[in-house]
This record gives sequence, C-alpha cells and structure tokens, in this order.
Amino acid sequence: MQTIGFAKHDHSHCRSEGIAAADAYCAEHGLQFTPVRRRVLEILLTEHRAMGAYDLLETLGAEGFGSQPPVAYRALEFLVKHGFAHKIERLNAFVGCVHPGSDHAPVFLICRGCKAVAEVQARPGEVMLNGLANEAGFRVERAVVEAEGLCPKCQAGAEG
Amino acid sequence: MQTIGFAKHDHSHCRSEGIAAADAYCAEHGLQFTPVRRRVLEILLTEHRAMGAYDLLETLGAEGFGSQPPVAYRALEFLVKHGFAHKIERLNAFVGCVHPGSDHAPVFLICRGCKAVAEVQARPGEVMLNGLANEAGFRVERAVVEAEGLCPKCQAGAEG
DNA sequence: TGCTACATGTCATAGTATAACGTATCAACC
DNA sequence: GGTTGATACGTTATACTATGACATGTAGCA
Repeated sequence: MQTIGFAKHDHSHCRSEGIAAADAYCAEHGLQFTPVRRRVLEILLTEHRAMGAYDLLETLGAEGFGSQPPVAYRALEFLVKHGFAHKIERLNAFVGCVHPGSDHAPVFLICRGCKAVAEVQARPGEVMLNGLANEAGFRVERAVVEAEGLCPKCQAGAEG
Repeated sequence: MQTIGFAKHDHSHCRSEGIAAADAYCAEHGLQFTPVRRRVLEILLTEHRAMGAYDLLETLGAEGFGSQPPVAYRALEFLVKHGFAHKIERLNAFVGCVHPGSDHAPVFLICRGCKAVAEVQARPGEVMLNGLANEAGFRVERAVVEAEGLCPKCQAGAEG
C-alpha cells in the first residue's frame, strides 16, 4: 500500500520511469512500443491528469500523427491492456500508470475541485472485495474502484 | 453486509418494495414522484438489469411519454440523486436500487457472461477506502466500486 | 517472392449525454 | 381571481465518447 497521491514529486522522474518500464516490458514480451503508443504514454505521464481520448488526439494530430479517433483509442487500448495506463470510468478519461507491469489493484482518488487523479494501491481492498463477492458466489476478475472527493489542497481552499 | 446477489427471489416483491420505499421517501421529503420517474423506476426494478438511457427511452416513448433523451436522463438523474437507482459507470447504464433511502455504499458485481448486475452492501469496504484515502489526505465523498467477473451460473456454464 | 501478422490512417457511423428554449402545472401570495 | 415563482416536461439541436470497416505500409519468415 503506497501512495504518490497528492504529494509533490518530480514529474520528469515519474515520466521517465514509466516510459522506461514500458520499454522494458515490451522488449521482454515482444510487444511493439511504437511511436504513437510511446507518445500517448508520454503525454499521459507528463500531464499527470485524466485526459479524454479527444484531448490526446489534438496533440497527436498537431504532431503529425493521425487525427482520427481510432488512432487515440487504439494506442490507449494497448496501454491499458498492458497496464501502462488506466481508464477512469467515472470520467471517461485515461491516466498514465507510474508502476506498470506489476500486477496491481489500483484505486483512484478523483478530486472534484481540481480534477486531479491520484492512484493508490490497495491489496487489502482486493481481499475485502473478494469477501463480499464470495458470499454471492461471484468470481471477481477485475475491479474498478474510484473515489470522488476533495484533495488536501482543495479542502484547504474550500474551508479557508 | 447483505446480498440478494445472484440468488433467486421474488421479482414482483422487490419491485413493489422499491416503489413503495421511493413513494414514502418522496412523500416525506416533499419530492415529486411523477409518472415518468415512477415508470422509469418500475422498469428498472422489473427488468432487474443494467439498462441504458436509450433502452428506457424506447419503452417510455411507446407508452406516451416523451421520446427524447432528456426525458430519460432527467428521470434517471432524479432517481440516482435520491438513491432510488444507481449508475454503473463501467456499462454506462443504470439499475434500480432495492433498498433506497438508507445511506448506503453499494458495490456492484457485473457478470461478463450474462450481463447480470448484483448490488451488495459494503460497510467494511468504506472503511478500507477511507483508510487508503486518509493516507493521501483525501476526503472521500462518494465511491464507485464495480467488480467484473463471472456469476455462479456462468461459472458453471463456462466450466461444464 | 509471396505470405502472414500487425500497426497505422481514414471515412463513416454508433452510442452516450447535455444545452437551451418553450410550455404546463401547481402552490403561495396579493 | 390574478400574479408570481418554482418545478417538471417535451422538443430541437448539438456535443462528447467510441467503434466498424477498409486501405496502406512495414517487418518477419517460409
């Protein structure tokens, strides 16, 4: 259980880490980490916020990549499938993942004030979900956990 | 922590219960439980599955209500706001709630086989989420928890 | 070379959701 | 009774999100 949450940190660091991890993972698994895919991941990690496919598309188009929706959606599909990015269902948007490759159960904290999204890891949570599910005889394969509320900064702002 | 999950039960019972509960709640809180709103909740409780706004709209239109999207979305907004229905973000669809009014933290189990959706209650889960969130200094106001997997019936089918 | 697999690009369309405006209804009040 | 304000409904138009289908290009390989 670790959080890089809403704490200040070195952006360029987590971006390069993420890219490097994806690079390594793709090399190891014979996946093609192509220019579009790489660029989309770079954008997501750099912006460090939830972005819609069409937001990404603007940048891609401006940079000489294709400018039609499938270009963005296909890159995102690849990134999500291999754990380099996640979809935030609540927002119909995507975020880059800072610790890809590892088999993880992400929980997202979405600030309704500043729209920031933090990813925290939840192993205990998984257990709890399975407890609930087992009662119902249900086998969980994948779980979406997204909390909405206020981040520390916006709490301060709202109360000040 | 209770589940009516994937067990067999008397549909007409939970429909009438849900409607009655909504009726009572609206009366108590001075809310207008209008024909469209009532009908949408009836449909959701009767079908007992996740339905898109446009699915509902077909029925509404055929029954003499308006047939344009806002008609469905407004009724759904009302129902969701007051806890009579929930949105399943993963599916962009809606389900009726069987125990409305009570302040609850629903967890949804979505079967990828038969598309059934079960709602189970999670109080421990809320605690766990708050634990994670507190670490990050985040104040949770609302949480979406949706597990995807196989229900008992579909597990049997897939393995048989 | 020819074949296969995969990735990209484009056009077209499907599916989900909301903005904006006019009208109807009803309760509160003069 | 007539006016006002709040709320809900219906419609038109439009925005936002996502995918199907087909053509082209490139890399690896029999």
